[in-house]
Amino acid sequence: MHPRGNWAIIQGMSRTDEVVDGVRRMITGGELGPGDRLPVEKDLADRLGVSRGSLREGVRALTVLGVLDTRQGDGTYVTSLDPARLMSSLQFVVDLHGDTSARPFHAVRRVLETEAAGLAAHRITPAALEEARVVLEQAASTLAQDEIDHAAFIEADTAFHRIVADQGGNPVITALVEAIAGRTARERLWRGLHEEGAEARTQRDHEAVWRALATGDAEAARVRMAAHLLDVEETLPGPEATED
Amino acid sequence: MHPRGNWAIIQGMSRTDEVVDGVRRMITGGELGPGDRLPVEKDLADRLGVSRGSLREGVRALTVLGVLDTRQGDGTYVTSLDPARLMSSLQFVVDLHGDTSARPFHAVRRVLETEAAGLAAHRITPAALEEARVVLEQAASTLAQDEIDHAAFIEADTAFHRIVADQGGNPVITALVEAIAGRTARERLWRGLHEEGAEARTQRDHEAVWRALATGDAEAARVRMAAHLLDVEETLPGPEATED
DNA sequence: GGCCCCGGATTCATCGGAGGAATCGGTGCA
DNA sequence: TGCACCGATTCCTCCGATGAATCCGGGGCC
Repeated sequence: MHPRGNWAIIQGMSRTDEVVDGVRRMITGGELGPGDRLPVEKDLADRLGVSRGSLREGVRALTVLGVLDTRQGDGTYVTSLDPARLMSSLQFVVDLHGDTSARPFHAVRRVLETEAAGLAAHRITPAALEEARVVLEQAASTLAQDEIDHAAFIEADTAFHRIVADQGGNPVITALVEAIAGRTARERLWRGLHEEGAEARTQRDHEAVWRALATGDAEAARVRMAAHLLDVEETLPGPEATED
Repeated sequence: MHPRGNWAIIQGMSRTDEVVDGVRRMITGGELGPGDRLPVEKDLADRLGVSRGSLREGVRALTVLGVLDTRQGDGTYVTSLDPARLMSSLQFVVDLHGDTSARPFHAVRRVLETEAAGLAAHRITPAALEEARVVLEQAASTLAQDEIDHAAFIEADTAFHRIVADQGGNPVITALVEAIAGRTARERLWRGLHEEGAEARTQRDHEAVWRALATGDAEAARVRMAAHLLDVEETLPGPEATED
């Protein structure tokens, strides 16, 4: 069989694209699984019929996507392929968007976190519930100061939402929320919140969500989380009509 | 200023990572916008303090992510940065997952499409409504055959869901649904649906969603879409407990 | 004047080779 | 047994050269 002989299916495919597609096939075909090691650059390049340079471009692209992991002096490995790992690249592209397109992203965040809150009400662990309580206490003490430590409050805000999303038990939701409401996006969000008492209202909302989780009331948890994130959403710039 | 002098912040960053980060800064910093052209490889490599090879690896990675677009003989450009474009890379990683992890992905799809259906009820255009009707008619005629053309039905199924998701008006939802419930994932889905009458039930569900959209009843549209996708979800393999 | 063909300049695509850096594993010594 | 050393392996980075695609302007033709 000629090196690249059986893949004239799609013309206009660059060598790098062939590398990406080749590795994808090796994974979906079962030849490679999570944690497995790839052949050395030279061998894989020969097998795919490309030069080492082109091979490296493809492998590097898959590394950025979170599919592969290269270690100098060791080798190239397939990652765990966890949703969290794969979605991490999403964070990068989300952060590229300016404040103008924040609204549709936040609408997705609201829908996903609302679902996660409902799921979490039935399955949150006592440890996580306690952890969330501690976080809310710390946030409360932050607000009690004369001069509010905004950075600390954002930190607590992030921690609370992360616990809820995580306890929803759906790793895809967790990863997507992390990507959409990650560090950059969240900082941008709070920078736009100059309303008086935004922190206090957030705190009350969070406590309401927590009580719903503590009592295992899924419907209440959904409603509280949705209301909280709708409040936030209304402070965003841009067209209003994303909600009924 | 030394080429790479001011970025010793994070050690252990490869040359390629510096390229990716450098281009990201150029975009977020406003130096580059959608459609803008990047400096030629040689110049950009000099500016970022890396060789042409390393630069190409970084640029290639950003191309795969949908951020850049290179054209031989022309130049390298920043893409539109549309959510649809940026999320296309997500489809690739979603397709890497086997049937086992289909359930959490489908749960996300259900939540997002349900939201989209609710939004679409208020803002769907007459043209889109008509287009959806035609699609459903075609699907119905497919089912009327003695030997069902499964490929054609899947095609109609895809088209219907795409119209609804698109008419929700949130490009992020549209892009995410496209990535999660794209071609590969959908084929895998229907391959597992061997129940008798699955197509007929799907058709009835779709028609119910359509009626809700036609009457502008957002709540009905949400309920119908959620019920439809929950039906599908129950046929998936894996742990059950993703719903209350 | 308007149109078409064509050749040079520009730019990305691909290749091959070389040396450096990090890791791993075996060897010899205390 | 425990440890330091060293060679082999592997990825990382750079450099130079050639090919391919595109763009652009000149020149000829109608």
